[in-house]
Amino acid sequence: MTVTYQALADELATSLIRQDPGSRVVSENELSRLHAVSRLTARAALQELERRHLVRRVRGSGTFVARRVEYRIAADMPPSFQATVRRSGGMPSMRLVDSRAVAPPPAIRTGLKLSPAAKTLRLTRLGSVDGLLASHTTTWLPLGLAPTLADRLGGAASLMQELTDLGFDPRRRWYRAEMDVVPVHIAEELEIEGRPLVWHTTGLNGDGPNGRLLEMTEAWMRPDVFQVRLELGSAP
Amino acid sequence: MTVTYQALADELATSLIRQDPGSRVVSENELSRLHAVSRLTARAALQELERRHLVRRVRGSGTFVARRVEYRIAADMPPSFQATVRRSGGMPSMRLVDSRAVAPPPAIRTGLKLSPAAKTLRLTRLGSVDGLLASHTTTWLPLGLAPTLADRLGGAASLMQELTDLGFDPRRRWYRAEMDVVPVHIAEELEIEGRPLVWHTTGLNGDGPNGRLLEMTEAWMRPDVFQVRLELGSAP
DNA sequence: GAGTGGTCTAGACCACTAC
DNA sequence: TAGTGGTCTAGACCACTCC
Repeated sequence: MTVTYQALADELATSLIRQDPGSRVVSENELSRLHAVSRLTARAALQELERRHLVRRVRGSGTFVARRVEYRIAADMPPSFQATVRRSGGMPSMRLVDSRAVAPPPAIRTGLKLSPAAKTLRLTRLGSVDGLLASHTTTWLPLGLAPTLADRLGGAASLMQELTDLGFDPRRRWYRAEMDVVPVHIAEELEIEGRPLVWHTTGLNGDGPNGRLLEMTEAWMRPDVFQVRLELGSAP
Repeated sequence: MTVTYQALADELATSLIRQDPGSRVVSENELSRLHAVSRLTARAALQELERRHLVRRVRGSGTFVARRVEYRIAADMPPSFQATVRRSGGMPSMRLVDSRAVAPPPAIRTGLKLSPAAKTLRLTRLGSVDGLLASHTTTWLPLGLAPTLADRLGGAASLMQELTDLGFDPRRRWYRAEMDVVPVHIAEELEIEGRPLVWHTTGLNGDGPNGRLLEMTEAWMRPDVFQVRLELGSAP
């Protein structure tokens, strides 16, 4: 039987499940030597594993077992990134990249039901899971909703936690998830090469089930980190 | 400036949007001649477009502009494949591949709340959009629920339409969507090469909001056909 | 400096499709 | 039979990371 790159990939895939997330995977050169195939064939096998989101490849560094976290989105789940990741056994962290008052894009203005002249506080944050870059989120909040919020988020604090501490009760009003080609500037910040498909979500949260609208968030999430699972209705 | 395969792909991508779905795209050989690059580089560009689901490649035949259909899944949408596709401007069709009485797998038995000894009618169907293979669905119904159903579905009839004609009012109770590596036997039936990620959905439908459970369906959907968009809550 | 993954070349054979 | 995409080889240079 001929050893194709698919067979190589399947063989590696079964051995990977016994390795710890983040641990090193055999390199292209090693693999080509071990199985007496060309480097391109060995490379094709590792790329196949990357397409299945089983490994993460870093130029100049190596190939590593992917750390995957189930990101379950359902009506009964809290609208918090950190809580959702922690529930799946991952260690989340957030870094505030930018914070400024801006005129919101039309879709955001409509979603938050703001007047045409209203401005918003826009927060840009990068999320990590177990120290690995994982998500890029942009949040718009009505300006004046929480003047002290930007200061409070300087550390690694959770936006949902801060809103709760301020006396709000954030709840999901609307949520959408799809897979889209990642925009160039997002790809750079998430250290993604090329233009692959990435999870793209948009959410609107309000104060309690019927109170005022609190914030709207757009997120791009690396699919080699998040196994997104969206559920409607109640589990059987 | 060096012409990389990414630049080639971007250039092709912008010209593709002016072409009709299903129309032929430049071949690997033509592309390599036109831009004076090796065939492997031209090939990499076309593979990049395939990863973005902009084209569909068929061995021995050629590369074609993908026919993409938005498949919106939301609480207010009817649980019907054909209705959902038609709403997005696609022409759906269904072919019954297999129909038989079987003991259901545990997850299905639990979902439909059946007794351990209960049997089900299992329908396997292949769905197409504009004549192109698009989905593989397996449906389990309590045996005896609708004795004439299998006969009625011999043609291209809609399961939801038939259930409605039989006096039922099918409604979504629960629905889950995620992306998974396609199993080998599904890949063969959907004419998918390799083991890429494919939409994987499971749904449970009942008679009206509170009536008896009607059916449970597992589906695998080609992502180069369906732009799946999942929504929770009501649109802003 | 050694090793890594990313890109590219110029060939080759294959299975398959369409005519 | 000609053309297509799928696989594979044996090289090469590059940018990058790690030590």
